[in-house]
Amino acid sequence: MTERTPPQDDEPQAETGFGRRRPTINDIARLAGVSKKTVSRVINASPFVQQETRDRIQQVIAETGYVPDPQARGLAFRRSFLIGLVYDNPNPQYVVNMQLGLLDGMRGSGFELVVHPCERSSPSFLADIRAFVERQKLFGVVLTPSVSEDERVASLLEEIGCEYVRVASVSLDSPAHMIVTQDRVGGVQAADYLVSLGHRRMAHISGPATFRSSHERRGGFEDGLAGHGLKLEDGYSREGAYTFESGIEIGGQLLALSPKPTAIFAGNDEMAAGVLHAARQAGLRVPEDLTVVGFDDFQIASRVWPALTTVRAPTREIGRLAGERILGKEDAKANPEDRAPKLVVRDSSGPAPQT
Amino acid sequence: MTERTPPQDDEPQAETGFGRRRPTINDIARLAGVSKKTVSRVINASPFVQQETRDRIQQVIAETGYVPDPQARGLAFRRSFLIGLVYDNPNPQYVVNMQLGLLDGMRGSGFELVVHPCERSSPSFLADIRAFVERQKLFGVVLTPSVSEDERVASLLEEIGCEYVRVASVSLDSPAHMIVTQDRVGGVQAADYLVSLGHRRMAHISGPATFRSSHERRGGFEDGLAGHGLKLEDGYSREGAYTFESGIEIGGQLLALSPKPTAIFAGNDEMAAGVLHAARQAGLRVPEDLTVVGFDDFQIASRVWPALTTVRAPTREIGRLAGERILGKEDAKANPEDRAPKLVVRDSSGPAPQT
DNA sequence: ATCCCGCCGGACACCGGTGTCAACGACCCA
DNA sequence: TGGGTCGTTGACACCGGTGTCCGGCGGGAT
Repeated sequence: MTERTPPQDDEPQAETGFGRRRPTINDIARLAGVSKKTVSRVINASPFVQQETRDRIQQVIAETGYVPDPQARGLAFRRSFLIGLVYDNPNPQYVVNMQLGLLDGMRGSGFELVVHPCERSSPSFLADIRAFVERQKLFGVVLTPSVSEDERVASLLEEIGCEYVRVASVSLDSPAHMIVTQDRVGGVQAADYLVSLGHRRMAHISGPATFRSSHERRGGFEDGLAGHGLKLEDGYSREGAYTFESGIEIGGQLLALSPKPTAIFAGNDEMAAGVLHAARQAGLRVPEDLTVVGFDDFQIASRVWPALTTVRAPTREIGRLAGERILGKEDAKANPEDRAPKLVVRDSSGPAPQT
Repeated sequence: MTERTPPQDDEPQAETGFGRRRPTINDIARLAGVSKKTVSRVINASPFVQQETRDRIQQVIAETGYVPDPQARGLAFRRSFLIGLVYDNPNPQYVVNMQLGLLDGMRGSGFELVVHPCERSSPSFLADIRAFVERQKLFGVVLTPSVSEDERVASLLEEIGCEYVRVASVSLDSPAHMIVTQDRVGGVQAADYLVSLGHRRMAHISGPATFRSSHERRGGFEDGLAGHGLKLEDGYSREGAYTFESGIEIGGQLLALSPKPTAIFAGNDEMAAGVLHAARQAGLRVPEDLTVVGFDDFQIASRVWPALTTVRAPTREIGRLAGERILGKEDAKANPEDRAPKLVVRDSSGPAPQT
């Protein structure tokens, strides 16, 4: 047991009659010489308060450092000041970036973030979410893939009457409920880039069909290729699971094809890292013999060797937008460019080998 | 806008007079023919209720699916049913594993987890934490490194009267407040293993001095070496920053030494991954020319090539313990073995090269 | 039979806010 | 001058629980 610095009153409060207790709305009312209801009006920015009264109350609030109790307020409002993050994406980097983004968007609002990972395949999946939302009387919920793509969850929240925002790669709902990521654009960028390097025989490993982003990323890639008169040949586009292991496996399959692809675009960095392993097992050099491109630009992309060329998905930005949206303080001057994926060229990509 | 399945009442409630509204304690009292206070006694397991009365109330509760409102309960208790996770560790994998562990430990308790990343160097660091804890009237707080090692935070929570648990690699507080990770043991394991492979000239990259775990992991490694009559020569032990980049940099420095170490033990996987890059830049093969061992066994360890031999830190287990501890439901039969680090041998380690 | 005590249950205030509605003064119009 | 409207404020009930305290009841001691 270590010595502790003694507790110091860093804010020696004026003697206001409530001692060290946190001030309540009653204290403020008494000190300002008004009823608690009027204080409540000031807190809630009701227009029906005289400027003079308002100023007096606000000064007392500032002097005492009063902050209304979210629990009591929530009880009266029949709604808490908590935002739920409901997710089932197993990628830690995604989860953390999303959380950080949400907190960015919620900063200074007085709301707090409650995390709620879930299992979409669980029999109690919907009941769990319902219990979570109803019990906590959540102010709002942010859904990320793949739960965000489940219509049952949206209906449930609609029914309960809980605000919600769905982060997904396509619009599935009224625009007010959607934050749409531009995965398709990222796919196009990958295609354009690979073609510009001279690649013609390319392959793709998509994420699982249960994620919309899998289709969007692949679709964008195909669109991009089509723009150059190219396409993915039969057998050169396969479904993975967004996991490292599936990247190894499917990567190995693709590299066993004849003729081999000169470039593989993976639906995320995890699978791209798997492809690097598969290439090594197949005795291929990256990028001399094989170009590998990932998607997301999570930390792993720069940790593997060679460092991955990848499409950066602005997850944290998206999270910030979701946070602002759910609190209704979305910045009108927000630049949609910020939400666009961006190609990051590193060392796993190079000119198509001469054959 | 997509079609939605219509809302279905999956739990057609008996006509109890409160309609679709969630039942409150008053409904239960009325239905059971008792006062709300008696219902409250049952909820809180007060002994002063006759078995017969208790049974009747519990049956009504079960029939109606009543769950007390945490906000109202919290208001009366002057304490919420929220657990805060306060952290400043930037490693996403650590954060997510810790969260999952905490949720494991909290499952079924009715408590929720509120995440609160923070910046220890911020001037408002302590004020932020105070505001967070006091405003939300948190039931408890879990602190993880390096905030957990800050005595000021512990004092603050003590002063506020908020339950807290500190996760750290050494005991810094009364045992009730500590979950001690066994980082030192892991360091010893690394040393024993490397010595068993025949390594004699080894180097270490520690984490930053601001993390206790840095000292523990290095200390354990030195202890282990000492057990075999070995030690880290001057200049063969250097301080990194627990980051990939610092691993590259310090790894490069160590590999420029003469004579070169035959094995490098890094304080975490991130830095070990950096060492792999440095080795490649120096034209060294791993593990033939150089053995690299990491610590943590996060995902990156198996993604890099060659896959890292590392010491697995049971972060999720630790989180579960912290969750149980703070709710006072710690499992007495918990096996302390579960908390021990464990060496995971992969491909980045091999016999010391013959020189 | 009376008193006392322990067990059990209820009435009431309270936690810290908000909703409803009525009162009040100033002002305007007739 | 009387009556209506508007802007401003407060009294009071209420949100859904818990703490305090007190009363009724049955049983054993006196």
